[in-house]
Amino acid sequence: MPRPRRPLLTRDRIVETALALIDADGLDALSTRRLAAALGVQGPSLYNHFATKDEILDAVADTVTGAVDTGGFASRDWAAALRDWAWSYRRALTAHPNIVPYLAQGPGRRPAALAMADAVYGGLVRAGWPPARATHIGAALRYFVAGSALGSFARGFVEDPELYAAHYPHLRQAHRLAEHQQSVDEGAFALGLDALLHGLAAEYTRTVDPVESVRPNG
Amino acid sequence: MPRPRRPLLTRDRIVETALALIDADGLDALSTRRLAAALGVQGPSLYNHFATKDEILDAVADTVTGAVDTGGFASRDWAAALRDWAWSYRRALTAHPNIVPYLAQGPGRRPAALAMADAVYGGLVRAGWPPARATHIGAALRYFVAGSALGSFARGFVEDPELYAAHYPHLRQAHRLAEHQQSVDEGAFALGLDALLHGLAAEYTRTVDPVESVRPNG
DNA sequence: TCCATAAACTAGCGGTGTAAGTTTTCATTC
DNA sequence: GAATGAAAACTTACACCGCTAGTTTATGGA
Repeated sequence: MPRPRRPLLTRDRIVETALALIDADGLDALSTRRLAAALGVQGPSLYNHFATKDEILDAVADTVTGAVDTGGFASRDWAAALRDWAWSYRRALTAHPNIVPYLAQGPGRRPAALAMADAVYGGLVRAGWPPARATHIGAALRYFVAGSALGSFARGFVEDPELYAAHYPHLRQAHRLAEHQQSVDEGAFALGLDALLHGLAAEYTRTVDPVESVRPNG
Repeated sequence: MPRPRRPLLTRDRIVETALALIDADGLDALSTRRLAAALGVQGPSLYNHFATKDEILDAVADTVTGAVDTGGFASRDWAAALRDWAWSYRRALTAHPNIVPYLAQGPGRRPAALAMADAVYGGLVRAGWPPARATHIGAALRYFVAGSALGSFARGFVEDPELYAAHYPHLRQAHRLAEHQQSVDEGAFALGLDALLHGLAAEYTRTVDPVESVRPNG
């Protein structure tokens, strides 16, 4: 097949299909040939639109990051904004857990990831946090969210009662964790996030603004 | 070469060499042929000692997890034990960051990982936390530690001032983060862990033991 | 109208995990 | 002590991988 009258591929279509394949079969199962086949095309044709496979993954990762809402930092106090952001971030990642290990390497040069970092850091500094502290807080929350989306805690335990019974006395019920995967993972996230924010609020009153416990935006 | 008089390979030697290669060149760079070459052997010989490559990675991952100290749960109050464990866990993972994405999938059937989960969960329940809460706390801390070790926050930002100057006003200094990688990442971890523990301690007094703020072990 | 570019193709390189079958040595059992 | 089966190396081979190079043809702009 020579050059077609209307292009078969666009960057958007490639990214969209790649994300669908990653969601369905995992990051390792995405090969350029499989992706191309899903697009009705031969493998190397992708290289007319992206220089490397990593560039495709970057675009996929940034699409996922683009769904994160940082609007709270413009309208709410820093603690509420952090909470909204963390939940939105978590929702965006858990919607596509298989791409998380790639995405968690850092923002790199991806626009949506950089815009997110910019909004979070800017919001915290504007609220009065010292720059170094703002960096730490953004990092700590990214650690927590990325870790929570990286892999289900609950599904990390095998559904095999005998495995636990013999040698791990406290884990006798662990084989049942998978049944309640969502509530375990979300409950752990909710608990951890609340604890984190509670601790940060205490730090804020101690070091930033001893008078108001939470300062309105700005 | 037929069967040698003394075996060239042992499981331990394979795991040790695999970990060294992963540390040096990354998880993706570990192939069975490269690993075998480093051991002075042909690729398929590894399959006399491990059924699959994943089995090798499991063994490597469990070696890393084995370095985590959960001794605090036997001797200290739950909050101090959690803190010790989290730092030890982080040290173990950051010593071999390239294996973290694999390891963070969950304990699976790996003995050291299961023993760790058992110790943490058991310690929390013994301290009075309701079982569901103990699960959440263990998960939340694993999220945080794994996220922090998954990839350096600081090194996630490219060292290219021009990238930030144009579009990300608050990230003007981000290109300098890599210089201070360790202090940024450790500072973020310390801040986040303290905040988490602070929040958990508040929850403990509120729901578990309104009298003593921290109960001695048992 | 001409022509550089774009977008598909085919062929192929060196690498991957691992299955299959071979050879020789070791350890055990009669 | 001989026989035997398992163990541990090997070679060969398969299907797949990311990607490069070169080819073909349609498109869009000068």
